Amino acid sequence: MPEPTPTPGETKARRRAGRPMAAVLDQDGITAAALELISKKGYDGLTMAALARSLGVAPSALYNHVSSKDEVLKLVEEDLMSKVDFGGFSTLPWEEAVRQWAYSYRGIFARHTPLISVIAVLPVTDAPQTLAMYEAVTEGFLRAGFPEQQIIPSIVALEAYIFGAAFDANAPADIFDSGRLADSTPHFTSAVRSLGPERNNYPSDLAFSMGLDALITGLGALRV
Amino acid sequence: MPEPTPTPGETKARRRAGRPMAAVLDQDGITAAALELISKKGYDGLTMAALARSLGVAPSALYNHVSSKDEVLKLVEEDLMSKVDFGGFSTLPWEEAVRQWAYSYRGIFARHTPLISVIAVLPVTDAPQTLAMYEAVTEGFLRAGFPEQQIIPSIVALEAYIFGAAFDANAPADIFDSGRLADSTPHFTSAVRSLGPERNNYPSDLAFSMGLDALITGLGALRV
DNA sequence: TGAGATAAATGAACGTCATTCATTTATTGG
DNA sequence: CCAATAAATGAATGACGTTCATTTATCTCA
Repeated sequence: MPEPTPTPGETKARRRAGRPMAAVLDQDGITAAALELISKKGYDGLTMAALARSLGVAPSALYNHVSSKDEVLKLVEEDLMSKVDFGGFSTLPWEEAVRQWAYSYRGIFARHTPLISVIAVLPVTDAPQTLAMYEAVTEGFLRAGFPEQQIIPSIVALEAYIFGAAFDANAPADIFDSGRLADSTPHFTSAVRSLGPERNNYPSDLAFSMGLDALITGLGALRV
Repeated sequence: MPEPTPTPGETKARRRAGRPMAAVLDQDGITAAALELISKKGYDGLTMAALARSLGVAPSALYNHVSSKDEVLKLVEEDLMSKVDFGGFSTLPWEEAVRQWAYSYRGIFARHTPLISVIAVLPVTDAPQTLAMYEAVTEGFLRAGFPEQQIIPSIVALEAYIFGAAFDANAPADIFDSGRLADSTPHFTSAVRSLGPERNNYPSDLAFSMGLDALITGLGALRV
């Protein structure tokens, strides 16, 4: 082992001679600032320039601690993962635990949909918070009696649903307004109207609950 | 009605005097060129400049037919929607029809995940292909015996799952490699390994099939 | 007590985008 | 043939992410 194989997401930390300038920045500070910026200005407002400004620093300074904007997004993602509530898997019946986890997961990422395209494809290697969540969820599935080979596919299926539902949660209330094409889509238009007397009845929450119940029932049947 | 309320996605078409220059461009041509560009260079390669070049035209010329790059994406989306196979809803049993539709839908958008964030939030108003799909699916649900109020939420839930699964389908095979953190996630790591002797066993297809079955069973139970 | 060595921060660049706009070009109806 | 119309052009703009040579601050070691 010539080198301790520096992690991709990790930035240098040598031990030799002569110490550097007092560090104003670090990854935690950058992550926190990014989260605050996102909550105030949204993902459009998250630019390297704005991030630097909020830290009182020049944009180029960020690149001493982060290799790209994409790495900032990964840091934010890991932070969010640590906020997902998977505690139920060690205390509640499996069905309840899944429900609690899924609602928490969706709730958090509904406000961070731009991260989903990153997460869904991001290796969990060296993503400790994400791994911790998977470990807890896996344990919960084992305890509930799932055969080992069914667990990962079940989690993947649930996550797919949760991510999709997170997008949904941001849809405008009138997303299903068929407008002047209503006449050519009578059944659909009627079904939309049946949800309530007025338009503006996008059933994001109801749909999430229904689909989640279906998944829990269907996947739960895989237990031995 | 002073003006026929020009559709947002629609670009001018007046009737007065004097006809314009011979049109080299139109929305259909732009859509086709965009699709070809995407298939060749991916979504990173889809720039207004590249699109214009592939049409033998200056970038600014596109803006006579399209109000923004976002509108190009909407045109592409509509085109893709027309390729989703919902034919089973008029010929097959409900379960089979849903399965066929879901596989087709996922297959198409797995190669167009950057569109998902757009679609999931895009009003269907004046999206004829999308509406046609919803109408056919709704009819299928009615024919299968679903109460009207359950139909839209069921479709929304299925779509959420399909979109999430489309992201999944692009995940690298080693996405679940826990690397050097494997020791701290024994159950998860073991569950991953149980999928096959080697790593590289991301169960995207298996997971999709399992979750879809669960949804079909669970939602199917809502029929009267 | 300096003299490197080290890393952090700076500011000025670059290249890539989407988009705008004044202008020119082509077409056609009156 | 003129006036009107819309399409296409090319130059310009303003974000944005990122790079790089340089400067600044700090610590270790001689």
